[in-house]
Amino acid sequence: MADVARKAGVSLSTVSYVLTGARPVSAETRARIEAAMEELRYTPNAFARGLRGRRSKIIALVFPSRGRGIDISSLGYILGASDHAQSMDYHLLLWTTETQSLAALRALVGQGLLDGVLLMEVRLDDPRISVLNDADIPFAMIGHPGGAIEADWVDTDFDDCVRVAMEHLAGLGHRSIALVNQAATVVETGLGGAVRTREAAERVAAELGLELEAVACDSTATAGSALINGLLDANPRLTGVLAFNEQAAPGVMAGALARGLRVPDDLSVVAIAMSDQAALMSAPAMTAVSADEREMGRLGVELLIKRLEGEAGPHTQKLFEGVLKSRGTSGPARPQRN
Amino acid sequence: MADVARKAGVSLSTVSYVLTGARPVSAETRARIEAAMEELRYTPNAFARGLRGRRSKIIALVFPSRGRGIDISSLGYILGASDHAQSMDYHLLLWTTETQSLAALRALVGQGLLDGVLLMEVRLDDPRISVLNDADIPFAMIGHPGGAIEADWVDTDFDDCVRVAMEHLAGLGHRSIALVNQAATVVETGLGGAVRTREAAERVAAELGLELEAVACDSTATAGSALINGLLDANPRLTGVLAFNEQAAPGVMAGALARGLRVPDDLSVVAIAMSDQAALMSAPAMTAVSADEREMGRLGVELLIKRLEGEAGPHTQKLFEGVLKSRGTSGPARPQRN
DNA sequence: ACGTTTAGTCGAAACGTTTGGACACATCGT
DNA sequence: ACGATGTGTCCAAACGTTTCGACTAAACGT
Repeated sequence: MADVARKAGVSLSTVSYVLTGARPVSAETRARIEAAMEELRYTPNAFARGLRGRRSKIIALVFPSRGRGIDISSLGYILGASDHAQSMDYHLLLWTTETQSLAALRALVGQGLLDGVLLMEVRLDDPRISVLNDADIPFAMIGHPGGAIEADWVDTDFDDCVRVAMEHLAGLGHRSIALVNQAATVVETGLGGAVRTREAAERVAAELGLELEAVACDSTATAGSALINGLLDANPRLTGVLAFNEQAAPGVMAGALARGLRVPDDLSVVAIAMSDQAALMSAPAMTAVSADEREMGRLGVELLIKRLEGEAGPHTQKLFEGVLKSRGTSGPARPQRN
Repeated sequence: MADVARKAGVSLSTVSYVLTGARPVSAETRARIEAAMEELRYTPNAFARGLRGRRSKIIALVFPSRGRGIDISSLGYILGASDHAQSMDYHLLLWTTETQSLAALRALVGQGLLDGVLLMEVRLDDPRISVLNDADIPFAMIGHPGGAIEADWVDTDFDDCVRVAMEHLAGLGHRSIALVNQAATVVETGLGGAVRTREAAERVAAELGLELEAVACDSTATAGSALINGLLDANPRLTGVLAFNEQAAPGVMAGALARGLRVPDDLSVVAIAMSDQAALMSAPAMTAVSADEREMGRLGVELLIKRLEGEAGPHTQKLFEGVLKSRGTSGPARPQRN
């Protein structure tokens, strides 16, 4: 920067002012400075900037997935968030340590590296929230905790998704349905989506007069396959599956197939919150009701950045409704033999 | 830090020395300082550190996917890289702008924010390499350019994958095979894997005396479906498909199904470099030959960090061989009617 | 007993920006 | 013609670390 100033024949501060726009600079001077920057290929040093300016233009995407992996559906959030951060000239740090390692999170935000944090995989009672509050760092969430909270968030409207999916199945004549939820450990730790899906399913099933069995299932195809076998053995009336488990759902289909059943003629499968990319990978393609993950990710960082740049206002909390894409895995219920 | 020093009754430098270990500190003093840090919940400021110390402990994962999305297989690299970076106490910045926006890349590295860069989606003639060389910033690659190069990289051994896959098909009696490659634009821009796969397929087909048709295909299920229809119309002898296109492969299967063909009885499909997670999502699960993406991502950052920390040595360049997982989409070739 | 090394500590100078206070000069309303 | 206001610029003080040189006291080799 000193070189630039010298070359343009101005002081350091003037160069800084054209960079930040904090004070007016005459058009002529500005041009000279910009030329000098161009010529010297000058790029401002991010650390000096962050140190003095108290703004880093870095946000962290906190996405606990260490070891475990990531659903393609969650990938949509990440991509939406990343793209938008990039277009807003922010850097996106990917932070994958587990929800329970609060000390690590505290250390991360304590470094002062981050302007803000975007939280994913939010639990109903999520301890990270108070860590962030204590650290006094702005944050937004994709997902939301139980109870009211003063914070920005976006989330899938699981109630809506479940309702749409179950009405779809009920409309096709299905009377007995299974909910294949996330893994038991996930449900037990109170992951928002998993808990809300279960509750909504029970509620809607009661309303619609459907028989419902809600079960957790590990996120593997073999678990899904084993599960559907057990379910069908125990309840021959079962004709519909509601799946909130991207990796188990194909297993459910495979398990049915292996039993000699056809999808959707003998068993219908409808997925919840499964991205198109994932739904299109099975054959036949999966009927699914989902929100636009990419847009949710985008809006998540938009809200966060708005907050960072001081356009305060009240907190935004937005539920995205589910839209049904009827593909090849749902059809009229097989008539009961009775 | 000043507070810590005051509380422990030492100077700033001494505190710094316990932090960095650059000079010895007596056990007693160290204990006092550490207690003070603990009590004050002190975390060193990342910017000041980066500014003075010339080490940021931040690396960028450059993964051009803006808008386009990410294959699940590529996700494996990212996760592997992220996990390992985290465990080595590095931060991982996700950078998704396109390969051709060199100015953006130059600006990114010019900021001095990064200790190093991990490059993905490497092209045979990749312009980013010289940008990084010019900027004199350490980097490693997942994938590798054509020709010899002084750099660390890991890559899938596409030659090996193709050979294993084609020998598998040939062994099952298939004589006429189609290669469903990545999208035409991707192949044309010279993405390493796509080009090497095509070349290897041609070479191995010749060796094995197989008939081969190599075609590009957009990364969507519908494109795959349309493609296989055209292919089968043009060549009724076709019984095997080699797919290097995660999203089109299920479309190929769906297209065959819609034509009344069965998989694998009438058409076998073998995927190249498709992650297990993706392969297990189709029904039946896809036969695939792939390398361990997660391990590749891990090794990528390991090599980079080694370089950063000055354990120089010669450059490491490692090809990961393909391992065949025979699942439900490959079987004996249907006998030709002639 | 006397230089020489070693361990342990301190003071102060960087690192490359942003920004508050000052100042010079031009413009304006009256 | 005069203070008030606004524009464009500069100087210097931060920001929170790391690290170099210097110093003291103890331990060491001869």
